[in-house]
Amino acid sequence: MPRRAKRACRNAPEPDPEMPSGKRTKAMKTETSDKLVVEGGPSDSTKKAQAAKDCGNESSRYWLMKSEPESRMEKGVDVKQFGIEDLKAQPKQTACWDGVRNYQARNFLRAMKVGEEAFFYHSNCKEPGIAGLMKVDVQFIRMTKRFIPLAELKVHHQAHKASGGPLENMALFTRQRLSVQPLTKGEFDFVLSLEDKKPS
DNA sequence: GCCAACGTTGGC
DNA sequence: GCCAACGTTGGC
Repeated sequence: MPRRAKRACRNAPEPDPEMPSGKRTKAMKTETSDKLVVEGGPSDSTKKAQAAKDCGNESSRYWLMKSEPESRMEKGVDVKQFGIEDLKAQPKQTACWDGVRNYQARNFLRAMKVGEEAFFYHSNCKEPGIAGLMKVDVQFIRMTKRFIPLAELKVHHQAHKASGGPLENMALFTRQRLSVQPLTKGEFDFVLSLEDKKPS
């Protein structure tokens, strides 16, 4: 089974209800049309509410989205992956985010609102970590001032877990395999504050 | 490449 | 609905 989890596809959705590319890898079960494009459109409502409930708070304004920046060989096939540089290189620096199969991750995708900010996280690579910022649509905003490695985040997470702090419940560690995850403002701000600090 | 964590599937 | 087998994620 060709896996293309968590990554964006080249080519932006942008404004219009572009219907065509229903190119999901494979529908799960009997799920019919799930378009995983994160795009504008105040359309769906109930699912949004559901997803909002999932993240515990009506509006989580910040997100972390994982994608694999390095291509890999999988079963003899070169599986193209998608890193932040690829996003940056897109027309309008915008891409659609497909390949997410986990239902919870998909609910989060649906709960997103255009314009909300998300970290672009590089996973399954030499150095996993946060590489940049984007806004839901999904458009490149900027690279982080420096790459923020998973290892560094983990150190903070451990410390905060022990004695309190913004990263104590960060989903990156508590929900290990979730490829699209919400961040609280506290988490988001703390991670951003690391940009200006020396790598630890 | 290894393998732990954990999500999904399907028999019962 | 339980749970064992299986598949995937993703750090190391």
